[in-house]
Amino acid sequence: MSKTAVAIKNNSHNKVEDSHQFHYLMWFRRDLRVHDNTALAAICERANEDNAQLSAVFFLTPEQWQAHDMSLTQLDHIARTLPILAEKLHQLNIILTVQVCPSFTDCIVTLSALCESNNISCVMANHEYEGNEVARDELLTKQLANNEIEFIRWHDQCILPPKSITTNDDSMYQVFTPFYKKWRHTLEVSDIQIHTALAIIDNKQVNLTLSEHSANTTQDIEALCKKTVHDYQEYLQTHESYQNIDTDKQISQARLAYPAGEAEACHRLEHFIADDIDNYDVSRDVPSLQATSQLSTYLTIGAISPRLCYLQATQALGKLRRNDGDNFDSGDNNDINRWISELAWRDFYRHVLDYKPELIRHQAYKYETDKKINWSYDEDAFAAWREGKTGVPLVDAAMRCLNATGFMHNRLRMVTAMFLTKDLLIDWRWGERYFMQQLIDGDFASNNGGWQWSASTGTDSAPYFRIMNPFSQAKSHDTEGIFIKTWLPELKPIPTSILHREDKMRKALSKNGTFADIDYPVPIVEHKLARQLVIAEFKKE
DNA sequence: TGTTAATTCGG
DNA sequence: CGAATTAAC
Repeated sequence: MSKTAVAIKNNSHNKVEDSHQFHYLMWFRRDLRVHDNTALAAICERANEDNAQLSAVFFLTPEQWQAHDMSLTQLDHIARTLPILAEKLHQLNIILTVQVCPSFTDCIVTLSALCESNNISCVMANHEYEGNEVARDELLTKQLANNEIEFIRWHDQCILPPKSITTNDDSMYQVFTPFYKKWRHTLEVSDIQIHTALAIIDNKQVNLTLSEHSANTTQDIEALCKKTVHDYQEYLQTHESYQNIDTDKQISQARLAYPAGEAEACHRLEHFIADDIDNYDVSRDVPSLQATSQLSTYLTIGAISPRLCYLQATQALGKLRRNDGDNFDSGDNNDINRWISELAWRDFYRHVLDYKPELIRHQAYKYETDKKINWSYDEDAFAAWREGKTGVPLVDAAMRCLNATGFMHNRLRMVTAMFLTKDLLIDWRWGERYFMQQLIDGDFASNNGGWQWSASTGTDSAPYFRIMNPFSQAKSHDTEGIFIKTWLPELKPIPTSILHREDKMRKALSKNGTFADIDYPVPIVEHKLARQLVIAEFKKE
């Protein structure tokens, strides 16, 4: 392999006396798994070929998390995953070192120092596509190259990497549907492989030089992670966005709902495809059914491979086709295809981010909307939305669910986002930020894409006049009011014939109304009027 | 992966 | 008052 040749050359340049034993480093970031981890499989293969040692490292970066509004539930999920990853790597004879490096600058310094003191000649990692991450990796590439250390990155986060799906004139698709067609076609004619990491045969398991803020046994990693989560929780409790949140409860809910580890994630995937995907096309829109795969939590931190998701889905599709003989129609299973298209949305928004890095600097994709739209910055209205006190049952139930559990159903993300941006006319960036602060599956590309879709400022976003009415959304997707009444038990006495009607709710909750005794606010905006205002705002000039 | 307004019909 | 239909935002 040509890369090996480079390593030998580089290394012999450095220290001839050590050249009999190379030392390589796998740097884990948002890819906390062993199975089908592109960079890990590659570096294991090369380490075995070169008879090299292989170490692994992960950095805990609290300052970076603060800057990126990482949620407590997601950090806790990462913290629960790391000891499991360490165990998995141990089975491959690889030691994982977890080290605190508050900022990305610290990561660069520490990684360079680690390479130097451990005589590491090659570092591998999987690509990250967000601005700061890209900048960090580019700086590091230069710095390591100065010391003749290789830094090789692999595309791993997407099923098909950014820039690989383009229009005929080689540009990025602006609309999802044609992107999706090309994406499906490309996948059908290409051979997607799962990368298996092989154990390092002759690894001496030399420990990396440790600082006092690092750990490399499962027990020590667990303790370090626990302390890090605790410190982050302390920091967040001083934060305005968390004033209304019981963080202890949120964490324990998230732990119950999302046990950590790649085995758990793979088990969920298999179970979902085998038993739960039937009727997905319809039931995925009903929040009370929990009919979605909920794999986003694992995909975001890389506890499961998106390619594995795609392959298992297409295998199920293939089985259906075979069992069905010559009936072509039912081979086109709507449920499985719909779920695959959700995987494609995930790729799409990552490709969009790679194409427009300015998104990371809070710019609207359609930047004319930044000039034109007079977004509101009404703190009180925003607080009502955040805390689930808008008087709009579906919106409030969804927000209280998010605050309590760190998760919100996808349709409800659209409903609450539309309500914030179209009914309250509040800047979508406020909502985007709050979602990142609370969601266990918070992910910059998907979250930004979703918010700009709702705000009608993004690629292929909802047209400005397509505005959801949260009462009719409740009627069609929470017909019996089950979800609403789960999170707003005070509304249990109200029949759905009133619950799903704004005018009737206003009347029933007002002074002399039928349900005047219920402690629940009257809607803070009148949807019909708000709709007219926001349409006028988009139409102006 | 939308909703409203205008209109008509029926209870 | 609600259901059904359809153009327009």
